[in-house]
Amino acid sequence: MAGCVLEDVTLRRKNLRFPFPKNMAQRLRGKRVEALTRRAKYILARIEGGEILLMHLGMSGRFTIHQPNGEVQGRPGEFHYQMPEGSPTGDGPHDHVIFQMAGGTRIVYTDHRRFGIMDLFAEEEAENHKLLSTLGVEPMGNALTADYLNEAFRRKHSPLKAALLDQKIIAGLGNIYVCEALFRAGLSPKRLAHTITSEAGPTARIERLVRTVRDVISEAIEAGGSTLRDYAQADGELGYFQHSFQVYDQEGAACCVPGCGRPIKRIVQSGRSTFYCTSCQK
DNA sequence: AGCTCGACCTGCACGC
DNA sequence: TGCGTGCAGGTCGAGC
Repeated sequence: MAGCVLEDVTLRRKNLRFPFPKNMAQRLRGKRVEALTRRAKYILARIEGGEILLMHLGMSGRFTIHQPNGEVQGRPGEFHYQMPEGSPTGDGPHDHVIFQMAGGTRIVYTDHRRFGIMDLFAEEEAENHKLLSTLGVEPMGNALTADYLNEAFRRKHSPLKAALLDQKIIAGLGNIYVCEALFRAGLSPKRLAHTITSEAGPTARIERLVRTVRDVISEAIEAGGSTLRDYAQADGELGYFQHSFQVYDQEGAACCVPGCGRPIKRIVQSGRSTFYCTSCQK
């Protein structure tokens, strides 16, 4: 997409999670995508003329790239749902947005649960944008420091699990990586966030948590992400960080810490599964 | 103000 | 076979 012209944009329904912005297709038609960037879990395309196209994949969204030579990228090896025979090019029941690029490349947004989001707004509105303005620091950025997290957690009376999933504090962590980071840090997901902070400055626990958050994210990126059911990278390659899960989706398996071996437990916190070792995480 | 939880939506795995 | 239940990578916004 980056550097290419959007020859045509087709919306095959009127909304995803939210209604598509007014005249979105017309506003994009004929415009060049000047750059593709990312903020938290949002993909941001800078459109010629000063608008930003914001895209979020939700739980099940994906882009598939159909090259003019017939090559297809972005379809994982196995599907979470049954693809209709012979309709992988944008007319499937969950193919919602089609970006026809000049030069013949077709990029299809597919999302069977429709938790995804697309929005289009003027560049100047970005900093006040509802979905962007409240986001916290990037987990891999310089702004995530032990000092920052200590301050952010000091008034946090929610469990660590919820605090790390809170995109207003750290923007970009999801359920898998929070479980893994807490395990590596030896911290219970049920522990209240403020109990690992101190007024004087970052505690050893905070320092360690910042380290494990960064480690988990960088290792997961290195491994190409986590393929549970149907996730694939942009080129269609599967991720393989799922083979490195120490707790996520490991209910009942023996804790991998030497000398522990107790079964990994699954609990539900704020409606999401949490996996942890009751012995190693305090 | 801060926190928890329901809602959004589809498909699949499981048990009866 | 078919039905009911629970579960899934996210996050907004209602209600406490």
